[in-house]
Amino acid sequence: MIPAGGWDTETTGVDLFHDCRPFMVSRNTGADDPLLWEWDVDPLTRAVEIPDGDLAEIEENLEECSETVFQNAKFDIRALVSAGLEWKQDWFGRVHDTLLMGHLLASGEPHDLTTMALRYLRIDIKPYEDALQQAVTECRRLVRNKEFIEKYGEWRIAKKNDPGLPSARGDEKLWKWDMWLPRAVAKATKLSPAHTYWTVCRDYHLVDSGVTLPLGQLQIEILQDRGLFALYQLRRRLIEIIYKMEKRGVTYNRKRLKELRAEYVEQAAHSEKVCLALSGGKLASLPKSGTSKAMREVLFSDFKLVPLKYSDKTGEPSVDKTTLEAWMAELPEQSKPGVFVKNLRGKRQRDTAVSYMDGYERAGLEILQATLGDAVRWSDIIVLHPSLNPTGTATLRFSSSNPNEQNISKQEGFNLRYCFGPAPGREWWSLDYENLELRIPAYEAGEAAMIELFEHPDRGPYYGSYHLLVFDILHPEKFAKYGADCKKVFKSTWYQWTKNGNFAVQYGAQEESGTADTAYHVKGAQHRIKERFTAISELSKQTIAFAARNGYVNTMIDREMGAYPLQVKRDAWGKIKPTVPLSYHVQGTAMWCMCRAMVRAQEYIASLPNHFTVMQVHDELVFDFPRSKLPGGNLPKILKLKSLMEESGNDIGIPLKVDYAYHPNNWAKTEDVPAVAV
DNA sequence: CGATGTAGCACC
DNA sequence: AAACGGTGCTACATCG
Repeated sequence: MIPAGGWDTETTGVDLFHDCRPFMVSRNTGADDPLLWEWDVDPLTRAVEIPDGDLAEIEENLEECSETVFQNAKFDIRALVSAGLEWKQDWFGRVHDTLLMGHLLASGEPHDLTTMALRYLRIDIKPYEDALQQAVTECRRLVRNKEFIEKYGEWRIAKKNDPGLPSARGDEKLWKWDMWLPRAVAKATKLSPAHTYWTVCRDYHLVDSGVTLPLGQLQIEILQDRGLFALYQLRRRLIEIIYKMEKRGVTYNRKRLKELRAEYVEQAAHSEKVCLALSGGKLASLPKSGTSKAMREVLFSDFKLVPLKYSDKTGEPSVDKTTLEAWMAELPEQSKPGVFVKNLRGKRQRDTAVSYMDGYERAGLEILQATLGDAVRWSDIIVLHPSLNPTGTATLRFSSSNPNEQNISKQEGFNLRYCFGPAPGREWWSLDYENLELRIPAYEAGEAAMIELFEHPDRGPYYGSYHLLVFDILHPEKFAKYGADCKKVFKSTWYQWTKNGNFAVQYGAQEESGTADTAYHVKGAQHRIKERFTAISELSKQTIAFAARNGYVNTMIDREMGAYPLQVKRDAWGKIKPTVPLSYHVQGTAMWCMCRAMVRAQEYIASLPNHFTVMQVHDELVFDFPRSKLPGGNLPKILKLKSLMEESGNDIGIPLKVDYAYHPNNWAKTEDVPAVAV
């Protein structure tokens, strides 16, 4: 028998870089009784008390396993390390992950252990979870009792605004953070040994870890049967990569953030004042988000603005950014409604930026000397450890949370990337695929005009710009007059609208719906564009037909590993939405390329001390390197990474191009690489 | 008071 | 019937 282990941990929450720690660990061999380590949690501090020798014992057991199976390995490894365990580099190669396998086998279905155990093993572990939830909820109520507090003190159960638990939000299912509680209650109140509070968490935990191993073994077999194992082997490598990205984290400058925050707060307050004055006393304040009744009254009754769309759910007229921007384009700038709308839009943007910054401050940690191997502690350099989930979407995109690193604003005037950047002694480089999701269907379908564009970015009149090409189709007179300057001349009008429409089309807008035409501000625009790009239209048709027959689409075939199947969601009538198949196919293929790139990049930078990948924003990777002695001196490494990323194109037979940017100062600012470096 | 849903905004 | 793909976070409204 292979010495294998199904492993699982329970923790006091997800913030393992902050105050959360594991309090229960188990190894299941499939044959003997499971090994369990269960530790007391101090109810006043949430600190976990680990007896001497336990970690060493766990390490021995991990060492003994030639293969390990986890559900979301990255999390459990981080939990163990946060407790003080020394995770050995070569253990990564032994790790299997039922979460990754679950996504590969059924991308569109839930991948939680309960669902998968039922589906693959016909084992229902839900009752154990329900029993635990009930016990924890009871205990959370109990320890908040006045009498209980008088007798046992104020217990630190999970709630929002606890600085050590920045990811604990009001809407979160916080009972999951207090699974240690029933046993702590049993202990403190000296319940009889037969009471379920002693064991309810352990029972739940043991069925969890009990199914992990057989589930993993079965999934491996199915992957092999379906010819998907090579894909899985590549995806497995992401575990170590993401683990290391998260560990290193993302640095920002607190001073810059605070300056920017103060500026936005002031501007938002000013905008609010302007709006209140224009409301003629009808508004006492502006809602911080959404639209109040009073505000709708002002906009639609007093200003007589025309609604452009209505909420699907409530039927109320929308006052969202598309609507505000459309109004702004129509209204005279000096008019009452014009000024109101502009200030409302500006206030909302600044409120959003401020709320993001508050989120960063809540999650941010001061860098300890050990983190950067430097003798200084910089109080202004803060590090975030956003979580990346490679199975977080129905395609192959990652999701990111706590905080989200993938939605950091880069808009003019709201560029929060200005706050982010390298710590002293470091420098950032970002590498992004050029037009990744346009290139894929263009080359796959053989769309000649687009291929020509991508092959010759130096040639006029479009200079590689797809938006300009479409602009010319829609506005030939303007383009004839201004050429590439249309980008500037019609920056916030026709050119911006062309971009908006292009994105709508790229993401699957159907001609019949008129969605793209609205975005383009040109009637019949999508039809005219379609007539020019018939090859992609044909590819879309084929992809829809395939999805209708099979219920999934494939990513483009990787020469070595095959294609990743992506289940296509269905509408309420069980039919394929026509907007989905090509979108998934392209998005999935793009992200398969990124996955390949991350693996190759990691293989390379692993040999370079203190070089890190720190962010992935779908088609962009950000690297954090030691600052070179000569400005730009790291360029050769970056060129190597660029070619490694472009190699993904060879895997699928499409030429890909990667651009790079040098950020010695901050993420918003790209600096020229001095010629001497080249 | 907590849970749930909605609107709105940020990213690609 | 609907027709723009994939996300996360905050504030607000509503309901039990």
